[in-house]
Amino acid sequence: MARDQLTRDQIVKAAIELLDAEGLEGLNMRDLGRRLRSAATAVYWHVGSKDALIALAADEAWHEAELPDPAELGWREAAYRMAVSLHAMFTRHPWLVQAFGAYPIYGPGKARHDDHALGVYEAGGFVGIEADQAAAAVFTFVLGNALGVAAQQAFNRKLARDANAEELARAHQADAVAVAVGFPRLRARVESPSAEYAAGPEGGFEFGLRAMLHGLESGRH
Amino acid sequence: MARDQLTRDQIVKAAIELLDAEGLEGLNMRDLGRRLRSAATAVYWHVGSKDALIALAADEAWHEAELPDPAELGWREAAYRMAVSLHAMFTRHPWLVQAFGAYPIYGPGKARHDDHALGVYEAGGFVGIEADQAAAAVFTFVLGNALGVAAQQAFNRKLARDANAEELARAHQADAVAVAVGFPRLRARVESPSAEYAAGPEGGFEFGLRAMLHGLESGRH
DNA sequence: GTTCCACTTGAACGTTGTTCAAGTCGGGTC
DNA sequence: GACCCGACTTGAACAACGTTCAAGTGGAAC
Repeated sequence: MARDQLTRDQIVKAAIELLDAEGLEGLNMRDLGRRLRSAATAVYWHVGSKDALIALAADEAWHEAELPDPAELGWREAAYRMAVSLHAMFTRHPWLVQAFGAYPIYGPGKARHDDHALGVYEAGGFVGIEADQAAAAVFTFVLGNALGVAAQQAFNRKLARDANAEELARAHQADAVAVAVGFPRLRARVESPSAEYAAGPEGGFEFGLRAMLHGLESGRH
Repeated sequence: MARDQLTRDQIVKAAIELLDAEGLEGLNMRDLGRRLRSAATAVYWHVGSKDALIALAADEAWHEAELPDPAELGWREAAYRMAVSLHAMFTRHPWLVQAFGAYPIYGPGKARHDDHALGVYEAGGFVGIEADQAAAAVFTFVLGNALGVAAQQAFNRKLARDANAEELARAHQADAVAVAVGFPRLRARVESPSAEYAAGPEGGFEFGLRAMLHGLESGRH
């Protein structure tokens, strides 16, 4: 064994750190090699391709999601906490959501999560495919919300990288307002932004999640 | 005016056709130029950058979404049809969903849609920020579902491009089963796939959408 | 007919993912 | 201890990509 040996786990860990810091399009094999103190091409002996590496990193991140016990908390509280925990994980790793739309990501990490989710909804009285659909509905909502978060973070990074960031941001903001003015309801919100909007889009996640869980509960057979 | 003149609209239209056919990562400026019967670099006089072009194409696509009238149909049916129409649009243009996670996409097309959505939910009795949150919740669910569709289509395209596609697909399938076997509930579904699962993930969209709308209706103040 | 400028072109640059022949080096065998 | 094999690394190189730029081209205005 040579002194400076690479491991697949080391590579995946370094990739996750780089992805968190630089975003999905910020990851490249040369920087990854630099961080690992080896040639960029050495990675290819262990991993196959960049896409495969991203799939590995994504599935690894899935293990961060918590799996609350429905027997202890009740199915609805367990489902709620699962969704919140998943949402937090996506927010920590926004590249994962973007990758989700480009590569099929399915491995032990996601399987572990899916299996537990099915257990939660079956504990809630959802039978057969209804458990699948209920779990998928909540997961889908969390994913959609996370995609919005990812977009925002990607935009912020793009601004940070650019030199004259502030000017760009201001121009973009001005554009948004100019567009909104053409539509009555959007204009009302732009012109007199009441205090209740200050919470930002964060509040919308709780709202939608509770509505979804409530709708599932009363639609159950 | 020279005979072979480019227009921004022509460029955007050609870009959408290419994106629909080849996917987000299948679009490149040289192919776009070829389709427009001009040099690839001619596009840059009209558009600025590839990212800006994608943003233009995305906003253009938004106009395909239908805006049903809540006064005529009732708010809930209008909301339902809006969501279904939006979902169909995302399915026709899966690249849009992927782009949504990478660039901030906001223009007249999306503004028109958002404004109408607010109108629908206000007609349903949602006041102030609740209308925003209700609209955002349904939109988020549709977006998340569309992301799954986009992933599937991207994967299919990747398989189609590769030479030994069938073998790859089979290997991937085998991997998925091998992973699932390690988890009790997933294993049950893999081992005895009852007929009710045949509908595929399509059925899940209706199910989740109805649950969300129901939950919103009963949570309204 | 001359000038002008909106628009196009082809060559070129830097960055990216990936391949490949050539190397290095530790551990097992005689 | 000499040898060698195979796991692992390296640097050079390739093709494809987005983008820039100096050099054009050709219709419209005077």
